[in-house]
Amino acid sequence: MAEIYNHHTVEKKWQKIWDEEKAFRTENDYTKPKFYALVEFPYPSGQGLHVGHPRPYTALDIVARKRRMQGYNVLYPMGWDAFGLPTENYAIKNQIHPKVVTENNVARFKNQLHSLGYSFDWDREINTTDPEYYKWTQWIFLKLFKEGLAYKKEMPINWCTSCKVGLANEEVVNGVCERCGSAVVRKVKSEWMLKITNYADKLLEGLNNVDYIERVKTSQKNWIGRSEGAEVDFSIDGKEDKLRVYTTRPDTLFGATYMVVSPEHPIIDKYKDEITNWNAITEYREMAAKKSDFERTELAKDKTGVVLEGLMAVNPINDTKIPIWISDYVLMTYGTGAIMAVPAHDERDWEFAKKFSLPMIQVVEGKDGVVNIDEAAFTDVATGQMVNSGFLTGLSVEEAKEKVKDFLTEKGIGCRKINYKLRDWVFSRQRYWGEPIPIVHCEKCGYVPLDESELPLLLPEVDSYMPTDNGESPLAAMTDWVNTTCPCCGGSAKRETDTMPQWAGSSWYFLRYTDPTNKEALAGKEALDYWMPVDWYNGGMEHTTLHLLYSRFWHKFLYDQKVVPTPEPYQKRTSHGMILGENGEKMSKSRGNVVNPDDIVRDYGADTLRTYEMFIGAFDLSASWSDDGVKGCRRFLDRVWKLQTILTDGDGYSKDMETKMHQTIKKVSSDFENLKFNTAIAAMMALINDFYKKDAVTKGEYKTLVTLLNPVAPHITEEIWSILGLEGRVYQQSWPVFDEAKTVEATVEIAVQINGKTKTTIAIGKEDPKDQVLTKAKEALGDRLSGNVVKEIYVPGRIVNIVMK
RNA sequence: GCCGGUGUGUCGGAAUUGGCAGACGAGACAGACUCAAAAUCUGUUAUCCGCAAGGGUGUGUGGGUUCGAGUCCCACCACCGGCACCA
Repeated sequence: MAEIYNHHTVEKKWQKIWDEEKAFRTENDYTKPKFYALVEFPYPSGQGLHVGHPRPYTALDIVARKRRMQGYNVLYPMGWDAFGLPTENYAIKNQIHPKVVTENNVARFKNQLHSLGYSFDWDREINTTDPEYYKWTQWIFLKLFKEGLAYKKEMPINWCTSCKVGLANEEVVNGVCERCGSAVVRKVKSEWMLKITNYADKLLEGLNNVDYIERVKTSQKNWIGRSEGAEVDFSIDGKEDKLRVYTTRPDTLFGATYMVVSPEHPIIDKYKDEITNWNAITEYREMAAKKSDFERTELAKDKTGVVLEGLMAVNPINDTKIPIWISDYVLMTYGTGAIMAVPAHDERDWEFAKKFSLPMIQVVEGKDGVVNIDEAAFTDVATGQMVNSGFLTGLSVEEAKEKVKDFLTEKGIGCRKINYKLRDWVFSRQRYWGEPIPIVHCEKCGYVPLDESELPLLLPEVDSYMPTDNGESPLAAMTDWVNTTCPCCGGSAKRETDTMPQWAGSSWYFLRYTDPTNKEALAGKEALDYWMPVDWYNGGMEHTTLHLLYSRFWHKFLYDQKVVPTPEPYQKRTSHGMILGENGEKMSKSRGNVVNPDDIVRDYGADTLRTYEMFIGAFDLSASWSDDGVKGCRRFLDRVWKLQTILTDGDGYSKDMETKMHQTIKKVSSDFENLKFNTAIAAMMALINDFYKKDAVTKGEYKTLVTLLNPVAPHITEEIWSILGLEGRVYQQSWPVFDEAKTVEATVEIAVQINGKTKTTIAIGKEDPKDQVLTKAKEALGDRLSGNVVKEIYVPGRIVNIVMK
């Protein structure tokens, strides 16, 4: 044994051996039980690996290694989500082709991941920018197009003034571009859209059949935002036109005292001549157009609005005339772009009515009848009772909702309606570094898809990938590429010059891993049947609405197309917490608190980094980095190494350690499965502390410890294994088993309490009957036991509690 | 404003899900080894009173349920994250 554990030589040595042995290559042996573990593939940024990356990767590496030892055929792959704006921006800034930037970044990332000893099957590595890969991204788009799920639409989009690209609403964070942080303005452009809304119900229902952590399910549900309500037509006094509104509270129809329409609502222009305060309207509309959706809908701001003078609406339920206002808190993109306002029972309407002194009519009261709508809107649906509401009066809110919906339908003035918050997916980007959209625009034939045989449609080599100021993609300047012939009529036509968003490649990558070199299909049927669904997918909370929903949508579409065998892509989804800087803040260059994993690997070793990141705290919570904590983990590994100095013969467990060994195997096994790595490692630390206390460890005990620790610290454990002269490799061993009966201590110490306060402890045998334990407990309490004993409680193996008056 | 999460020693965090609060790690202090330092080993380490035995107090705050509450219920406070005034 070497006196001191040298992580440099040992880690390099084993990484080389694993490569040569193809130790973690996944076999397509379809007779074995399978386990497909997936982590989100990284975007290979110029900064290299961040200490946040190894946290989820190590976690599932541990699970994957354990499952292999339990006899599963494990698929644990890795690849690169390499299209995207930062690469393109870097390329523009430094005058290097994005392809070259990507190659360099990937090489660096791969080196870094390799140095951490992950058991990825590198033979299955994929890259979304590889034409052999994006061929199938384009193929899926063509399928979506042919099924009518991809369409072009002129619409106001979020326009990033700096990136010069359209952004999906989902990509706008706090009113600025999610990627570059510049201001986002509204601009009308013709965009490719994907009809994810067609799958809203399926995406919602599918959540019932998967094992996602609760907060992920909740955010998916909230994002889809299904609500059951009604559409109601309000007529415009003296006109043919109706103003249609959507409401989830049709029961409050008698309380509607005014209407509000979005500043973009078509009704405004249509009745321009009737509106007597047109100047004020125009002014307000111009002001609203300047604001982003986020600013318009930010709650903290004051309500603003202008009444449409000269027009009145009529409440269809009681023929009352009510005014129509415009206000920017009503959006064209949700519902019908118009609402009925019930200030007595809606908080936003209440605020608006207070500000503009509009009337309120209370139509719901509390069970006890005491409600003051002068102070706040009354919105309690559960206990509310209808009042002042004609034929609805006296009903509960729920009853009234149903009754009024039937009434509206019967009279032809409205209908039941289910609405979703979810909006269609804006799929165009005016960028170079993305998958070309395989569509040709022909004057005669319209938008024509390329034939499948023409895929992949290669991204052309360009001299300049600079964005254009007019909002066109850099591809538009490539006239040789743009000008083509129509696949339909053979006439001259132009290629689509927008590219796909980064989400495209990551929406189906887990399918490609099952069969990454297939030339005939995105993956072979046999491979998909065997490997899908992903058994366990771990990723960041930041991807729980966008990436997770998009990829589920594509998968459900492919399922309907009979391309994939399962309705859901992921059986289980877990999430990890962020790793923060030593000061508790998010790591960033500007804060100067970034830790580079390379430095930790160099100074302490990959095993130490892996152990530390698993020991740092609860996996699903964020945790602050601590250099001292890293040292502590290295110290632990050194102590595991130095057990060699107190090694004794004996393949089994020594008598006094038997219970502890079985307990530790049990704890580590279940903790690994429940992502409780911190307590698993703590249990192993406690175990070796015991070895040192008695200054001895048997070969059998050491063997078990090394096997349990191997998934966390694979290098040092392989080295110890080979020094001990044991056969094979640790990674080839069976996972240690425990005997439940042997995890129970022969004697346990239990607490003795008086009135719930612990006074002393006693040692009892595990089989001791209650009477005997109680007698012993009372003896131990001695003269503290005075007064009347009211009750005696014994929780086996835990406590005795004597209740006294 | 709404939604979600989190509040436990000096610090990171445990607590078998209602049963001995503070496992494990870090730091600090003391000791051993050393000419010395580092490393390593061995102790001590929530807090107050007490020489001690022992006793009191303690899981963001205030109430409650219970023989017993970090854990359950009600009301609040602080911090972090998300957001689309969603009708």
